[in-house]
Amino acid sequence: MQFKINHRLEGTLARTGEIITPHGVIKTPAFIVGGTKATVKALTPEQVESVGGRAILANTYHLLLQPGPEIINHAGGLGKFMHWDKPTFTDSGGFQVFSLGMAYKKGIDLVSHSSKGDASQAKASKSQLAKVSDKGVVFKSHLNGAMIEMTPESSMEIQHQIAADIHMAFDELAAPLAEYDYLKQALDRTHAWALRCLKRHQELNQEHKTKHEDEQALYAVVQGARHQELREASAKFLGAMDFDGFGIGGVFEPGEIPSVLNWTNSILPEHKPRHLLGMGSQPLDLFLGVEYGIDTFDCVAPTRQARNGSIYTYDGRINIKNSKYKTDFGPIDQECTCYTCQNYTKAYVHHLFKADEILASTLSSIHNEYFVVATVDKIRHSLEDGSFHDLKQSFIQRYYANSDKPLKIFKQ
RNA sequence: GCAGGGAUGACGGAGCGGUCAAUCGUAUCUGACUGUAAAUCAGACGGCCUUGUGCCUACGGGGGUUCAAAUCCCUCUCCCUGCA
Repeated sequence: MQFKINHRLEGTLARTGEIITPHGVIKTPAFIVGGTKATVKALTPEQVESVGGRAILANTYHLLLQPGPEIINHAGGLGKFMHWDKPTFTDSGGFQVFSLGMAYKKGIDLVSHSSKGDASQAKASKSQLAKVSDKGVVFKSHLNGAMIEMTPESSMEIQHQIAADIHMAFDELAAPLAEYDYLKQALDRTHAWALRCLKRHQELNQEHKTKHEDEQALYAVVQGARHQELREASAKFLGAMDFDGFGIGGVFEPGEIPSVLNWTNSILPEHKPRHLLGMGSQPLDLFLGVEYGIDTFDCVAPTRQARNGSIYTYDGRINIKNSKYKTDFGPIDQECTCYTCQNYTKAYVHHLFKADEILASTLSSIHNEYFVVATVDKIRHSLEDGSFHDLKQSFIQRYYANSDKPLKIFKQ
């Protein structure tokens, strides 16, 4: 994998560039499409492509449980297996340390809104499905309850079997509101794991070389929650090592983006790509991410929300299931050029949802994924022609005009 | 005609003297969703308001027993099942 930078935007950390992988080039900034279980839910690869998707990100934990990495390897790797010949990423399973561990059955409440720093909340819940130690993580499979151990080494081995172009180091994502001491401990562990990942990764790449197979790339994952000193230490530590790029994890809200990315991306080596893990459910995430130096995003929200009837428009998000759309025979968005908006009405998509038809998921996923991918593409073009700030201003203002959710971050 | 069984909120269907404006499911309405345990989850769902251990109207119609009835009795209407 190679990365080259083409343009920079003066006064910001933003840049355009190209990630060159054995399966093609990703022009950055770019939105990477979520394909957790070797499928972008409700979409065929052709549809993903038609929506502008240039790369997908699958998940090591999920593919380990089902169908198992040996099957994917046997198929010729992730891309072959799922009929996707473009670039691929795998996440390491690090997020599941959090979502099946601390956050299990607690969700986002654990990480964002209780400003009191409720440390007791961040303590392990009894029923959680993941337990962390220095060695690695023991997961209780959500499919059949089997105990599964994942270590930095095994995550690498599994990822090499899955054989995506770009891998993530196995990290521990701790709850942002956990006590400082715990966050420090988790960060040290993440760093130690990163070293182990890198070592095992290099060994495995050596084996590929002797078999004349493609080399695979590895990103480290920067953590440190909302603490400047931890973020900076993480960027410094990981930035000094021989990774191909960096994931930035543990960011949960757009409000955190400017500070966290500023701390992190000012330190990370400039010539390596940066991926903001899991952020991108709203335009603000994307604009801020790029402004503060992000090259690629991934986020499951566009497709998940699509399946649940929550759909993007340039004037904000709507719930297509609302009864007011029953007889609305216009497209979801007048200006959108996606397949869904070109050919279907709100009333029809509304009906598909009410009737519980699977096409509802497909049409709305096409639209939502197109929306975010196209938004990042527009941002990229705006960096090239210098119109970034104007685009950000007009896009954000319009999108949130009717929202009761304040844009504190943007207006600050 | 005789003998049984039944009629409950938009629908299905619990409840069978007080804790019942009535379990539950569906439908309906609304909200949430950010490295996917998610085609999931949550709330509302008789009316009114001064939102309260508040007031009305309600479990086919009418009448009764009781301090108290969706729940017991009588009667009417309609439905189902046997036997003539």
